[in-house]
Amino acid sequence: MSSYAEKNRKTTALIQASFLELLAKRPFDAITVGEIAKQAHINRGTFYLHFVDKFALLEQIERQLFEDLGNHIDELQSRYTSTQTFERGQEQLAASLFGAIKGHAPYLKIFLSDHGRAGFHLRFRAAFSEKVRENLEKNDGFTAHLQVPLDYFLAFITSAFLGLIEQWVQNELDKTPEEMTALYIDIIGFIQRTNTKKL
Amino acid sequence: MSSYAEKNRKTTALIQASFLELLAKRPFDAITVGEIAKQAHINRGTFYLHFVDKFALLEQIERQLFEDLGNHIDELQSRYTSTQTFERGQEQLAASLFGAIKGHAPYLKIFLSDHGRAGFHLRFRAAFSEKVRENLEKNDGFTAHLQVPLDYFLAFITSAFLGLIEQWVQNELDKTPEEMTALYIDIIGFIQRTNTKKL
DNA sequence: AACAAAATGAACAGTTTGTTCAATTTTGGG
DNA sequence: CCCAAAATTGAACAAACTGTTCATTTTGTT
Repeated sequence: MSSYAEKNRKTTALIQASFLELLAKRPFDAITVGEIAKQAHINRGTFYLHFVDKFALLEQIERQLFEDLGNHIDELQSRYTSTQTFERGQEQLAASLFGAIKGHAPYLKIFLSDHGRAGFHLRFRAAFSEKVRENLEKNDGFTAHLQVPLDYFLAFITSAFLGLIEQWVQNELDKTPEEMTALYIDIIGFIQRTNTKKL
Repeated sequence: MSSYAEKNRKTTALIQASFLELLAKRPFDAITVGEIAKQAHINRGTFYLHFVDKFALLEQIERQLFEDLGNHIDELQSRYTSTQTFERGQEQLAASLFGAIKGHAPYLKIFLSDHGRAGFHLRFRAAFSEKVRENLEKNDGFTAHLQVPLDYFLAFITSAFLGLIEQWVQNELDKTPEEMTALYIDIIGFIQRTNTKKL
């Protein structure tokens, strides 16, 4: 049964792992196919049997990451009833996301840093925006009450969220996902509580 | 007077401009020194008389951008009295920043895209965070009232801001700086107004 | 004219790239 | 065990890009 396909999967996984080891130490631009092959103890030609490029390699890892995170979030989201307030939805999404992030932190730490590929944070944010948009649309009245263009609102909120994730990952996951969720809620609360009479 | 130095400045500027023209069309990784030289109608060797690398070239442009933006913001900020509410300070900073951004939009559009260099948005955010931190510290009581770690709060607010800028630039500056400031205020207001009873 | 700085053109060795191909090893089926 | 298919190896290849060097030419200054 598990045969040639198995071997292929293993080699592909080995290449990915070796690549990530290098990526932790040096920027993507500076890594050569030869180095990856050396790190994986395989022939350079073998690399090309599995990937077109080092770019294709990175893209595949990125795709897997987004898929995993998306599935994780979808699964957790589906556990809750669909009609909720904006905040409750945000809180659930936050908890789901911080939990999912934790498992993929090593990858994210690299991809969000200057060792990754340009524009990663845009692609990440685009994928994330979709999740938030779906979440917001569960609450019918929400978009109606919103007097701001949705694209700008999504850019604002997803970027803010991503900013927290970036800081968290940079801080070596110094907090639990629950603490991060609480922190997120606290910041929202702080902004809400802030004195607005001079505005 | 203006002599050899003048010529040097001109060639350097020519290289920068040619580089940016290319950068608008193709990603940084894919651009070669030879192409830059061709675009600038200079000898490839001449490039190396002005820059060590294509990386050094990009870094110099980045530095100039941060410097320009920083100066612009500082200047505008200094026009206002220093003791203000958080929101008023934020609004002023917003207005200053959106105005400054507008002038540098072509560069930002490239650098924030996947044609730029990995990690640009982190470097941009770090520079921006400094400005926001300075601004916040004008308001003594602010950090005292903040029950959230400052690094996380800054990550949140500067990322959110940068998200708006990204969207704005991607939307080809479809709004005036004043409209963007209003939009920013609106989003903050919307979050403040949002129903919190379920939280 | 004489001098200095800047730019040129050409050549250079060194890397990396992506491809090809014959030889070898691994794996599964009969 | 033996054969065939698939995966891997090693080596070679041309092509492109890099960064440097150097003699020559152009440009600007005095």
